[in-house]
Amino acid sequence: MPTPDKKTLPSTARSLPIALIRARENVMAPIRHMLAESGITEQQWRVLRVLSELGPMDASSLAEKSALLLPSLTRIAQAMKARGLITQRVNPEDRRRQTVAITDAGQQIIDTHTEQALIIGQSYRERLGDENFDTLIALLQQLEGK
Amino acid sequence: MPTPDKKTLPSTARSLPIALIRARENVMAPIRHMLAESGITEQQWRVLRVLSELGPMDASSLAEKSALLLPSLTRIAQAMKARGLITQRVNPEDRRRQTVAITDAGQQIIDTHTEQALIIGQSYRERLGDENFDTLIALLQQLEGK
DNA sequence: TCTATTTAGTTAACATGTTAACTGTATTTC
DNA sequence: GAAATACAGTTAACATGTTAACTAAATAGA
Repeated sequence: MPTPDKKTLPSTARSLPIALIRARENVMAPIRHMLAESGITEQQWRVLRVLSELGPMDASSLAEKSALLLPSLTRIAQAMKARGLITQRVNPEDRRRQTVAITDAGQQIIDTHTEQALIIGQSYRERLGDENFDTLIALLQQLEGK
Repeated sequence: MPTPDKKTLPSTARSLPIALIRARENVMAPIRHMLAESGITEQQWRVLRVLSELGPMDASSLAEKSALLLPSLTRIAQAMKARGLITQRVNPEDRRRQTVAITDAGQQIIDTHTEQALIIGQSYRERLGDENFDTLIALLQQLEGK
């Protein structure tokens, strides 16, 4: 005889965390596959995209815009600097800060993959339809607040 | 003078991958915080939840249901077995397979956190509203197809 | 049945995620 | 203006993510 008063957790199949994980996996897979030929990771791609779009910025801002934690960015930036994809220079106004910028080699990686990245991005938009796609983005952003 | 024919990537601020990452981060944070006191990770929590809900199963099914890659599950299961949260036994029908089951100690971790997990889950549902919440889950699942 | 192939799971190697401790620099406060 | 505090970034330690190579067991085919 069950205990009707005892609350139970919702089925894992309908769990929001798991749905988010699966969606992320599925969206990222073709991007990772595309980038493999250039030997860069999806995280490095995000860093390049942010720097290319918004210009040089300090490491904390870059981490925030790239959706990376600062310790991860530290390692990623070291690797990218070693490969000549970005530069780092100390900010003379505040020597705790460093300014990170994309190099020509880094921009070239962006240029090389822009066309295919657009196609991949479009495929997801088309799968859901324009309206649903925008709804999805809006709902995801609502999860971010506070 | 800009080159109007050249396509450019969409703004990273509106990028689906980044929105998914941020949403996942935000949804997971309170769950991780809750689990920290028991010393288990969100991945271990998912494994326990799946085993508790669906019963013993082989490792591949468990990985799929828990949204983990098999190599990750191998490591996680080793740690959980060492802590006495799960058991593993070879399937005599097919000795390549192993059956994983939750232990009483594992179930106790579920029971300890069920109430608060429900509250956390509800908070996200309330933030979006029932209808939007269900829409979000449905749209995320649409990203998984094929 | 004997080999080739497939399948379940593990191991390895490297990158990132996550939290905490730590370093150096800038700010605040008394 | 010296000590306490806050801030930007790094390092450390451990767990997971990701791909590829590998092992052992099952199955398919000739």
